[in-house]
Amino acid sequence: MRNFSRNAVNSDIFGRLLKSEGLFLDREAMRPTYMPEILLHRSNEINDIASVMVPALRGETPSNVFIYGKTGTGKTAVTKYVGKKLLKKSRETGKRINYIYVNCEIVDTQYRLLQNIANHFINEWSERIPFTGWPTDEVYSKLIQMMDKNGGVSVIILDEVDKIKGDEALYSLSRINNDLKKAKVSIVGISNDLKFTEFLDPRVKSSLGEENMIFPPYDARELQDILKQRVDIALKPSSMDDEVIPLCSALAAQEHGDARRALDLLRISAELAERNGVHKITKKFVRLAQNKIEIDRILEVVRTLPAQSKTILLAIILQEKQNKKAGMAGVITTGEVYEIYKDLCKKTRTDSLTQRRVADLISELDMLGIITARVISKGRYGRTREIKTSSSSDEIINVLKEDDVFKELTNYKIRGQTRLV
DNA sequence: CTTCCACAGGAAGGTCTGGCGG
DNA sequence: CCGCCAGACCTTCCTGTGGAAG
Repeated sequence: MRNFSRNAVNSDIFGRLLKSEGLFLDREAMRPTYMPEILLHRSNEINDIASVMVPALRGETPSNVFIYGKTGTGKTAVTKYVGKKLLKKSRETGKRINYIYVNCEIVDTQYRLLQNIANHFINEWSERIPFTGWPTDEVYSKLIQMMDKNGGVSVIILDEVDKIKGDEALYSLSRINNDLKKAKVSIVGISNDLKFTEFLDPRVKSSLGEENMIFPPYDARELQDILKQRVDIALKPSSMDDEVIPLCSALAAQEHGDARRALDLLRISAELAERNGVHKITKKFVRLAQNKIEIDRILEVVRTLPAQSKTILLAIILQEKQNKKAGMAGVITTGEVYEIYKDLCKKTRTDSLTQRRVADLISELDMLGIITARVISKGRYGRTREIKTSSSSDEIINVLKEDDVFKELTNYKIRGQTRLV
């Protein structure tokens, strides 16, 4: 906690903040969307993709490519990077190349995908395709028309291609070269799901997967280099301890070599340090940042939980609080949770589930990392699960309160019976 | 050693929704 | 538009079990 001098606060709030605000030079450089001048430790991948794409510069159709790799392994960054270079070269050589990037998580239906691609070929005399209303095959033939008029080679990047609903969309795209007279299309599919193609129509699979690439995760050392590169741009010099970057890298490497995670850790550490008015990021802030990321994740999961699971979670937290107040160890059993859960259901006038089902939902909460539930035996007193919340129960309660149903229940007192142990 | 608690967790079947082919 | 089917979600019924107590 900072000690504000009251006078200073009252006089010139923003002036002070501006002056004292200290760690960042360029905040953007720490965001995952930032594109550095040089992509470190991905030169093999860059070369591979570039050599697949090179026919485009001769006016020929490059092979279709599928790129796999876990989150934060640079798939998007590398394809965008290569795309940029490709466009630059095409301008120099006068070849007509279109580079079209589509994020299929946002554009996830056949219609919207075709529409999105078509709108890249808009010019003054062609009409825009509306968001909705046309038959899908009309959008398709319009797209063919526009592409042929434009000519040249189009490279279409389908990021998060596994998010597309139905395989109709991919099927029509994979055959688009058969319908085109002048223009040529090459498709790059990006996915972090290695098993994605297993569920694809075999025809689509063979046509889109002419080339396959796998992006390996970064190791801790590579992550360090990447972080250093960004820190030089993003932060003021000597604004952190030497141990900070290795720590962030090691933590992210433990996950799965996720560069985005490493950057997030570092950025949030810096933000936390800044908010505390400290001029140097230390290991302490990295730990805090890791904690914050984890809690944010949990709260987000809780927010999207179905009502029954929320009720169960509330029952767990209430019982735990009660136990703590009574000075007992924070050990809760399935049976206790179920009793309170039934009571809560009565209060909210919702139907309660059976204990069998509740037990399953409890282990689901465990798998989500919101609680820990481990099977123990209390000998004579049976076998049950020992249930604990994951430390941030106050914040979870606040999230649960966002639901009107739970608002009055969070003060609910467990019925009088104090069992003696 | 046996008993026996308080569940764990498997199996099978019911109900409901939503997509899909005819 | 309708019937069908898969899959999510639950229930019912069941057998299995670690270890303190006796």
